[in-house]
Amino acid sequence: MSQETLPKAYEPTAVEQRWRDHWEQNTTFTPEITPESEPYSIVIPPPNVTGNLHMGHALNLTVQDIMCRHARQRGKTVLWVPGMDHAGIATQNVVERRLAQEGKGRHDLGREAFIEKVWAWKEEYGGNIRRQVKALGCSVDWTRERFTMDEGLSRAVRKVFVQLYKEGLIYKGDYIVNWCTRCHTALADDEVDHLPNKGKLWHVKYPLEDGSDFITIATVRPETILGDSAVAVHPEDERYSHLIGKKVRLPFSGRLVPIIADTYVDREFGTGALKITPSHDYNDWEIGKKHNLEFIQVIDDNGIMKPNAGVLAGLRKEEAREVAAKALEEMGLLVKVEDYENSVGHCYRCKEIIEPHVSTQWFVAVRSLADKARDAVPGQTQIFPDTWLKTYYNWLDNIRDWCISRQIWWGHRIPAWACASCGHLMVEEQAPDSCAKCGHSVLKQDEDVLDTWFSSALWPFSTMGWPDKTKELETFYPTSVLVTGFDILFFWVARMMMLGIHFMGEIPFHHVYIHALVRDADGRKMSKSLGNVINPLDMIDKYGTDSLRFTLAAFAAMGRDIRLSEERIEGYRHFVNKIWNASRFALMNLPENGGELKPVDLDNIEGTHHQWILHRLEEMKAATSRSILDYRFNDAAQDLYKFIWTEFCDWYLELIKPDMYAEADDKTKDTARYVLWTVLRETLVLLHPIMPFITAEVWAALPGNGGTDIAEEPYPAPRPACLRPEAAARMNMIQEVIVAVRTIRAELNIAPSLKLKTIVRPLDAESAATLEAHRKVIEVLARLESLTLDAAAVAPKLSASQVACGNEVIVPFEGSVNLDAEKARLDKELAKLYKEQAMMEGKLASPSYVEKAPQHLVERDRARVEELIAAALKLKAVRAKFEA
RNA sequence: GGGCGGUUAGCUCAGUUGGUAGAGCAUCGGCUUUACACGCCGAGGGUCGGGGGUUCGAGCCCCUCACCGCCCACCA
Repeated sequence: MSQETLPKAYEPTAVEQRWRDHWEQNTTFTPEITPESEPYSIVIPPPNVTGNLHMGHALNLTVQDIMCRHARQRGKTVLWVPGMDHAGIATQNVVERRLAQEGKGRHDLGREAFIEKVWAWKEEYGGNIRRQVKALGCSVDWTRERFTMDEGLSRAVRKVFVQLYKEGLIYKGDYIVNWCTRCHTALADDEVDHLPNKGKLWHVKYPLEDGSDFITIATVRPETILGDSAVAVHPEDERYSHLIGKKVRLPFSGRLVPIIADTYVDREFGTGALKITPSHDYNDWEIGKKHNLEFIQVIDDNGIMKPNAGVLAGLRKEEAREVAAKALEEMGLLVKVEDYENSVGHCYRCKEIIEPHVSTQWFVAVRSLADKARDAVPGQTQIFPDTWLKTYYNWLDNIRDWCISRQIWWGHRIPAWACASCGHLMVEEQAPDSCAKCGHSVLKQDEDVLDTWFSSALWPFSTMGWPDKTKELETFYPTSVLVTGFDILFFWVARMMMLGIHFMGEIPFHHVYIHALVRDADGRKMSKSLGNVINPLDMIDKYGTDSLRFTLAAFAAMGRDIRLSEERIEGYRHFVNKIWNASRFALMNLPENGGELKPVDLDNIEGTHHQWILHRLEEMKAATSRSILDYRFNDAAQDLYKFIWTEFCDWYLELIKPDMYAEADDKTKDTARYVLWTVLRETLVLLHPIMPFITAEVWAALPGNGGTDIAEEPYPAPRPACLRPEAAARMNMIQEVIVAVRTIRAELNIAPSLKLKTIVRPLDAESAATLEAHRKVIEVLARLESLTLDAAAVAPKLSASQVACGNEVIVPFEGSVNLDAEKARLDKELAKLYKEQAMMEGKLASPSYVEKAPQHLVERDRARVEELIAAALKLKAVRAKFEA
């Protein structure tokens, strides 16, 4: 490719698509496992088949891709497993909603037909997610794509279930669970969102059995009165102590229930008397168990009052509440009503209010698993940033048994069969032919399916072929790092730890990197209802994938949320374009197809500008890799930005332009070309993990790369001899001299087109030599007509001055320059010097500082004061001439 | 109630073992300097939320207060 074919502005769309196709067709990211392989592996947090990728995914995937691409550069054999999650309730809801539009429900279809519908839906929309992962440029191994419901993973799920059951770690039991009356299923504690709710607190009189008195309870749920089994008071509450043991008559039914004492009751709250409804409240359930109370359900699994609810029977629970309240008022039992705000659980999927509901469910006894998952951190698994450690511990310490059964259809069906004849329960990986106890052949499989997170918990090893002993497992388990947002630390990470340790005998990942949440520009969570969602695909269309990825990397500071706005992404598109144009410049100056590029000895190169940029390149090589390995993506991105734009483009490319002039000799040209080629080439490799596309495109266009793919290029080896801080110091001096002239020009309003005659009085012989050696470059970049280097040169009376690293830069005036402007400029400059000098001297005047501070710092400060004094003297001399 | 994070230039944010503050964007001034106006050159702008402490020295460490945000638990 030659420069003619590189357009002036970078156009990402076509370029990116070419590389996506290239990498996929060449299976570039399918690892080759050899005995020498040093493995690096990541399993993708599987996106839900229901969704579209949002910015959180884009960040998550970008981070993983940076890690994987960099690991390949370091010579690792990298496996990044892609895949998707069947997302039980979420997916079922989506499909049900679609059916509802046709006026049908899932029961109209029946279980099998419904599941077929869901599979069809998955085929249609799973492809959508896959396209988006591809759009982001993720270097996953598509030949190993997995789905939580595919055959292999389902086998792993059954095996795990059966083994845990046989170990006594899975059991079936009655429990009060979070019930969604809309989704018709139990939910785990962490699938419930607690949201503030404005309700009322009703104070209701319960008459004593003998009618002699009342006890007044406070409740937010009068509709459950018919399910009450007791009234509880605090044992030390003297207001009620005389009533303990007596019975009260419930409103509506007149049923008698006892007044019991329990320290759970808060004397300060309400009336200090609490009605106990064991079947419809989590705490009441505990109290009911403890006191052996009656368990009476008055609300069914649809949220409708049951026939035993008397006058309320058949009403929805919300209606029943109003009706009950009104009836109580009419009966004269209502003492008062207060407005009251509490928090109420909502289904995390459908937002319906959760109803505490007693039912038979399957549970995992997690205590022993949780302890091991706790102990493995941070010894075997490290969490980054470690601020999440406490949260992780806290959750595991307070964990309750995990309810894993869900009363839906889409998911892994529980591998348990009951004998139709004797009721014997069999938990097996495959359906048994007959009852193991009575031999009867009619068996009925449990209707429930497993919590989605059950299969997700196996993901790190199930995706690698477990329970078979595969070479993937042998090579790539444990995985290197898990990259995720903190929102699923518990749902997912902790459970992978528990089951990974239990079944593999080893932690599932060495590192957990928890990245930020992506928010909108105002710090709000992105959500459809707020309408503030920035769609990654839209951004990719408008600004290119590299811009988006670089933006996410640049803002991915550890432990902090990202406030994303479109302007940022647009801003970094400028950077992509800058790289593009710098590359165009390079290609214009490099030979077309490699043949004529003459290697030079970089370790012994001449020319401060070359030495300097090679020195900086060495520093960047060390820093970039370090930053990526430490999950400091913002540092990596920002260092590269500054290096490429400010140092490479603004300075180095300008510095070598004179070397490329027609009149320059061949050696000068060859040297500049070779260094230019080297720096650009290696910088592209450093940048590649963050910006895979443009780096691949430019790499392919550069001479000498002979059809290689940058995605397979190793990280550039260090060149220790090129680390030359003294060259960097010399370069800094040259830059300061150039900037001094530019500043004088700008502040005195001298036209850029006017070439200046400039005198520099060098600080010493060494400085003089350095400046002399780079005379040409100074003349070009400072736009000079002539440069006089002479310590003894006499400054014309009318001239502007600036001190640059001790060198006095003198620009003689033309008549038109405003004297006052230069006086003001000098005064400003002097003030700056005096201020710093005063500060330094103050510091040095303190005996304790001179005694206690490290010597090198004291020396440095003393030297600095000398410099400041010398510089101020020079400027003062110039200033004095204006007054004469 | 328990825990965590934040408060630094107009805005959004960096600041890696304590050495006297940086970037991008925005602002102002200048520029057809043959890679790039998605550009170049230059400039202005901060008592690092308040108070106290440790230290020769604090944006950074300790205490405290204020405000903002998040997580967990509870909520009759």
